[in-house]
Amino acid sequence: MNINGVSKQFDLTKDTLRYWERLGLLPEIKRNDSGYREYSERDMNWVFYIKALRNAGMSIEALIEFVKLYREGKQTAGSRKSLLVDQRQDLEDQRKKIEKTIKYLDYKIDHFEDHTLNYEREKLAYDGNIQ
Amino acid sequence: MNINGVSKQFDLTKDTLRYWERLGLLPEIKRNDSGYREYSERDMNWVFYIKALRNAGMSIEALIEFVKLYREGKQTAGSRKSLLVDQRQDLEDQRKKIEKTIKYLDYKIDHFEDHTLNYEREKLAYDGNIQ
DNA sequence: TCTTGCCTTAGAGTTCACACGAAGGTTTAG
DNA sequence: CTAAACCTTCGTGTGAACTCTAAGGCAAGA
Repeated sequence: MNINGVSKQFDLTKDTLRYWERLGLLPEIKRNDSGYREYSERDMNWVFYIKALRNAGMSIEALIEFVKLYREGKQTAGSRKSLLVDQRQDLEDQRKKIEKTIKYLDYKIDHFEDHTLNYEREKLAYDGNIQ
Repeated sequence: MNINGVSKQFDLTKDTLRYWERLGLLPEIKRNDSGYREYSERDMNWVFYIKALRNAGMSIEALIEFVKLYREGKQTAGSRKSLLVDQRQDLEDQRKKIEKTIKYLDYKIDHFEDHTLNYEREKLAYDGNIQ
C-alpha cells in the first residue's frame, strides 16, 4: 500500500508516517522503482501498534527503544517481552493517576459550593480519604 | 512559605511556579519587604489544585479560563462547574483508551511467540474481539 | 566586609511531536 | 504533450510548556 493509503487507513498524516520512520519507530519502508514507499502487511502492523501506544500516551522515546530491540532479532525476545510488560505497567500507572484525579474532580464537583478551600482537606480528597 | 518551600512541597520548579503565576494560573502572590514571594495557605491550595489538573492532562489554556471565571466571582459558578464536568469527561475518555490499550498489550504478551503478525487480527484484538 | 547563596525580572533557548514549504522527480487524466 | 496531482528529501516553522541565562538586589555566615 502507498503512503496515501496508509495515511488514510490510520488517520495519520504522511508527515507523521515519514517522521516515525525517520526516528526508527517504524521499520525502513521498502521503495518501488521510483523511490516511492510501499507499505507491506508487516509495516502496517507496526503502524497500527505504534499508533495504539502513542494514543495511550506512550512517549516516542520509549517506543524507539522497543523497536530497536525488536530489530536486533530473536535473541532479544526476553528483553522485548519484558518491555511489553513494562509498557503495560506504565499504562496501569497512568490509569491509576487518572482515576485518582477523576475522584478528586468528583469531590470538587460535589462540594462545588464550599468556597473555603483548605489545603489539607484537598489533599485528603485527592488521596481518596474523603468521600 | 517562600518559593523554595513551595517548590519542594509540590515537586515543581520555581520557574514553573513563576510561569504559572505570570500566566494567571495562580493568584498574584504577595511579596515581603524585599520583594520575595510569600505563599499563603490559599495560594498553596491553588498550587495543589492546578498541579492535580495539570497532572491529569488539563491544558494551561483551559485552566486559565477556569481561574479567570473563578476571579469573576459567584455569577460564573455555572460555567466553572460545567468546565469541571467537561474535564471529568475528558479523563473518562482517556481512561477508556488506556484500558483498551492495556487489553491489547495483554493480547500481545500472551501471543508473544506468534511472530506472524496479521493486521486484521491485531485490530480485532485491539477492539476486544479476540480473547 | 567578603563571599556564598538565596531571590528578582526580562528575555532568550529548549524539547517534543509534529507540520509546512521549497525544489524537484513521477504518474495519470485529458 | 502537458498540466494536475502525486511522491521524494531537506530544512525550517509551530505551539505548548517549560527552562535557562544574564544582570542585579538581598541575606547570612566566617
